[in-house]
Amino acid sequence: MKQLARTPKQLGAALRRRRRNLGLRQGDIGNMTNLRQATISALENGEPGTRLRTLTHVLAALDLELVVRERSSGSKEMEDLF
Amino acid sequence: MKQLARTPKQLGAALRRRRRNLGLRQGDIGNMTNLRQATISALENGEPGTRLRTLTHVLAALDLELVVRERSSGSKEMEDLF
DNA sequence: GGCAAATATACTCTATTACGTATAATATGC
DNA sequence: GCATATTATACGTAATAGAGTATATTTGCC
Repeated sequence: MKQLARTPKQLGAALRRRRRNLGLRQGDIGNMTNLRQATISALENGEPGTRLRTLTHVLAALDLELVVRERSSGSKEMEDLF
Repeated sequence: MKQLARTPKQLGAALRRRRRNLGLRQGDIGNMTNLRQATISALENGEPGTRLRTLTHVLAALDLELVVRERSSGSKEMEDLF
């Protein structure tokens, strides 16, 4: 499961998909991270003002990580398909 | 160039590396994104309060993108086993 | 060392997150 | 359709990012 994310909205959508795959509610993530359910909601809905601290805590709770890579899809990225 | 980023610090380090590879200064990124040089500095130094909006603008300026993946996703060493 | 370029830090101000708490709106199951 | 679970939104408050501007500090080169 690899999700491209160039915008807060895409990032939030990826987090929501992952959370649902794990069968968790926003409140569960809130408890795991000491964030409010409302804050998780905002993050998943792509609020661009969300802070990195919030994002990284939620990523950890969901057992996710980020990879930073170039946008240009060269031969290296193509290799990942095979 | 693919860089793992689980924390704001790792994220900032990846951005700094990329910027230097492109031969750009913090001020250049600031001009491209309408952010202050001081803001770029904070982001690269891993300030966890930085906002997603700031991050995504800088990613775009650097022609970078994020990939969200599971942490259990194989490291390079793991991939070698298959 | 000394100079110039680049980066980090400082100050005031405004805007906004995230908080606690609560409730409205929306899905989901029976 | 109804009850319930889940998510979105609201309100007041505290904390803080990022702006503008400016200066200190570090880095790199001679």
